[in-house]
Amino acid sequence: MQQSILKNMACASCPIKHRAVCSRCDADELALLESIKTYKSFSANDQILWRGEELHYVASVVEGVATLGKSLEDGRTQMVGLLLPSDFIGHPGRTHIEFDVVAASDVTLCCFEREPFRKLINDVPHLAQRMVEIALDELDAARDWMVLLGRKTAGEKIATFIEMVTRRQHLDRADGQQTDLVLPLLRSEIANYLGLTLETVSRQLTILKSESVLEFVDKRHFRILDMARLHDATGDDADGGILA
Amino acid sequence: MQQSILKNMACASCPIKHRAVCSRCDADELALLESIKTYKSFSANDQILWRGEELHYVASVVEGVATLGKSLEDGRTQMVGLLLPSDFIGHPGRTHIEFDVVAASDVTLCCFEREPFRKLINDVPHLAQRMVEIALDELDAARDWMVLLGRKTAGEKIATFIEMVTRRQHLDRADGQQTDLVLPLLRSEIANYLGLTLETVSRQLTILKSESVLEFVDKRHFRILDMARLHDATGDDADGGILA
DNA sequence: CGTGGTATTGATCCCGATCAATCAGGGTGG
DNA sequence: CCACCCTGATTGATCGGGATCAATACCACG
Repeated sequence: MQQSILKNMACASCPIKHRAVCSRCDADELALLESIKTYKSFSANDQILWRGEELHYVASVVEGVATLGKSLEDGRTQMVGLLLPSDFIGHPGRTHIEFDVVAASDVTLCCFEREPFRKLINDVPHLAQRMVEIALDELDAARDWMVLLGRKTAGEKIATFIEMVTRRQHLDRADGQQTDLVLPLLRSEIANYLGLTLETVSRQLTILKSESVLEFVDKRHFRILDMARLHDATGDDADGGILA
Repeated sequence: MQQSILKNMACASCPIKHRAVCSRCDADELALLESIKTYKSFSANDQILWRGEELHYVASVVEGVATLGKSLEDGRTQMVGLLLPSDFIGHPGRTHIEFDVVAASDVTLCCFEREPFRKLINDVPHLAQRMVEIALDELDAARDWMVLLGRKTAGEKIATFIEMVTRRQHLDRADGQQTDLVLPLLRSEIANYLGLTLETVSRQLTILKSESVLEFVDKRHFRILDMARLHDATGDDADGGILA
């Protein structure tokens, strides 16, 4: 794991301060958090945490994309979460991590020592409140993904994934400007996320291209040509995704 | 929905007081909770909440089994949670529920008015702490289930389900006494939980019987004959389930 | 150029879905 | 008591979507 520790950035200039676990905290509370925080950065494909490893830190993703996965005895793997900026990693009350965490791109984390962080949750209501929200939001997202994994066809899975990527990238840029969208994952990683094989992912993307729902400028960059037909292909009902 | 409101039971004699959302609260804090709590009971097959419905209450399951599910436009459904005594229902910060909640047996809920409960989370650290734990535990469980839905074979899914039912029923009886175990769900509901059809569930159970891994005394009651072979059939590695 | 990692496309296979028939148990009413 | 039906479970026959195995294309490196 090639990990480097950065000089601490001030919370005031943090790019995720509005959505991260600390977003409700006032200046005094932030000061408490700053005393137990460290930035760590990882290169693409670094393993950030191994399943079963002792957990000294919990963290927020500041920049980059990481994946949360689990594997069966014989090597089959399933991704169970895609960690984007402001997402939270770890379980303050657990001494060991249950999942593998891997950097899908270069990643910067804001890490808090686990044990002091656990105590802060008890003492700082603003932290506990936000933590509850984050955990419950993640839980709803995980449950939506269970519907996808258990019941959707390959075509619906891909359409749902593309729609999700599109939505999250639109949220990020406040100006709503239309630029090319980027797939944050390789075909094999998308397959892993969707419970498919990479061949099936490739075939389904080809179908969406041939139906002029989207087009690729290269392997990783694409544009949506027909948002309505994309949504129809997800299998969700009209307002299902928007409420989520 | 045939729902009846019971006279309030005292928290002191509550069967789930050690694991429910209130388990960390002291007497004063319980008094606050009691002022916003009501018991409601439902008969088997009652719909407790409809997806999209306005959410006036959050609740703990006191007795019985409920299911949490979601369905796609064309009627396919996927169960995304099995709610057993002490499990929590609802999202204090959301005005609407995302899922269908159905009573799988006769069910008693301990309901808290949502808005006052949300405020209590901010004021009562013991409540927020426990809420964080419950949400994160549920999240881990949901992620384990994603592995099952995405990657396990039908045989592994059934074995995992049986193992889970067995474990949870052993936890309940502290004496560890060996009596017949009971399937909390119909074949069709098991199928819905596992992302299978009821025919496949039936066939896989027949296989486990023919291999003398378990035996049925009637359609709902069974005994494990070979716990080790059952676990081997789950596809999990040796200690995966025990840590969880 | 060649080489290694990634993606596409093709051919075939198999697990689980689907369609369908039968069975088992348990009320209910004659 | 039996005939009837109703719901849930089992078992059988067939089908098809996606996995698997395999070949080829692409492209950024040296």
